[in-house]
Amino acid sequence: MHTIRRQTHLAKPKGIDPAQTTQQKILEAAQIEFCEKGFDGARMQSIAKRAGVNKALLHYYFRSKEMLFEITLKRVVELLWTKVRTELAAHTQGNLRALIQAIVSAYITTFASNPDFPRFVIREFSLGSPTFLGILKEIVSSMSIAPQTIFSIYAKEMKQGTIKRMEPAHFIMNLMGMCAATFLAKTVVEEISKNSGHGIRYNKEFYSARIKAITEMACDGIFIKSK
Amino acid sequence: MHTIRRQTHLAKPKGIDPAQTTQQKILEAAQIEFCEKGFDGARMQSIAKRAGVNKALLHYYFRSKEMLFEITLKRVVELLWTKVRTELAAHTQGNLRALIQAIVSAYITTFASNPDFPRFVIREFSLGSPTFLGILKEIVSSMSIAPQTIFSIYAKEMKQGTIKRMEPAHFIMNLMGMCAATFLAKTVVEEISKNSGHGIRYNKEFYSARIKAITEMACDGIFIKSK
DNA sequence: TGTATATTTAACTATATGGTTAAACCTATT
DNA sequence: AATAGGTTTAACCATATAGTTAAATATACA
Repeated sequence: MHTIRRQTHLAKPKGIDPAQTTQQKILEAAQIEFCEKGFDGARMQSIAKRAGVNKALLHYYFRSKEMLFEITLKRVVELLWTKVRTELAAHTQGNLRALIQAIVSAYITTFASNPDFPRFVIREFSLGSPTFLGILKEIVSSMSIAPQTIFSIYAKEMKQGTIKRMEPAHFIMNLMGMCAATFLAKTVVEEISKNSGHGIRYNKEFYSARIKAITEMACDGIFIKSK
Repeated sequence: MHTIRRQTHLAKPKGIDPAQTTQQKILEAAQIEFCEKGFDGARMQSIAKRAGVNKALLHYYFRSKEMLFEITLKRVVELLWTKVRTELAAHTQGNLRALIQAIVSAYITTFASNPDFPRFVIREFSLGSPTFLGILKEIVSSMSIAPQTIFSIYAKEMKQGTIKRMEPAHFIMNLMGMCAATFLAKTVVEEISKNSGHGIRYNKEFYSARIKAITEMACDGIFIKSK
């Protein structure tokens, strides 16, 4: 495996910062392209065009399509993870209900503000590509704040008898699934909305409603509790 | 749009059924290839090889890659839909809880017995390709048994005050999401299982547990009800 | 200013891929 | 056996695509 060629004694091509370095331009273009079309559908030429640079530069900086993809994926996942962590950090104390809402809120708002990411990440997640698994492993091991937080609070409450016995794995899967479904369904829902006038719009109100609906279902389900 | 060339006065190439007709062999091969690699990743040559036929035959029978894909997608979705419908048919009466379990069970078992389908369908679902939307529209309009059943029972119970006010759209999204997550996470979960010995295996027991966990969360959430 | 190093470009290569074609091959009917 | 029509094949084509290269250009430093 070769390493990527980088500037050594030159930080920037010009004395003054030209808004963006070539590498950054390429990475941003690659991100858009890969998010939109996936690895197989993405074209190096198209990425170069988006970045406004010569195609050879992609290879100069990132050697191959695979490597460019790997770096892009890493960037996206880490960006997402950082955002989620930040949002979670504010909610590590308090009860399980508050924590669940914090997780859901973090997940939804983060994905909502990066509309290209969900499909990209979910696709890689479902494919389980080695690259993705590697990144995931790093994240899980290095900054395992969120999982630990969740599991410990969850275990505590389960011991106290406040909540039902449910495998944490199922709990996480359910929670993640409900969040992910929001974005997986987006295209279809918007298409249906366009034709039949039932009118779901992916706006702030909808995302709030989504957070509420997910939190409620996770905590209480749909049936009214008989007091 | 051209129509696909078909046998007219010859039903089968040979008098005796040679196990499978060429078209069928191609379709099955295409299904495997498209499920595994998606549209962009799939190769006509590879499909031909899998089917054990000459590449030109794919074009002879299905004209283009796009058309072969369209037909494959249609087949898969319709097969899934038929299965789900069949499983649902047995549970159209009874209360909402039973219905929910039936839906979840149908979804999980159907996907579980066709391990290649979930990723394929979910990918198309999330992409919202015109082909997929077309198929979906057909299904929804022509055989709208399930949605109607769900919505009517749901509305009835909501009116009776048995269940909370929740937009049916959110309810469906949550339910579908929890089911889909099962298969989206598969590769990752199995990979993690391999390394850490926590040991989730995608077998019958797991799927049963999944159905139970999803149904319970949908109906009652995780908190114990105070009677 | 001159030199070394980094950056960028246009032109090129090798290959893979979707698609075509004309001829050969069956199979049923006459 | 001859004919006709669907079926199958090998060889072929045009194009797109990832990747390369050698030359040109900019930049920092001496």
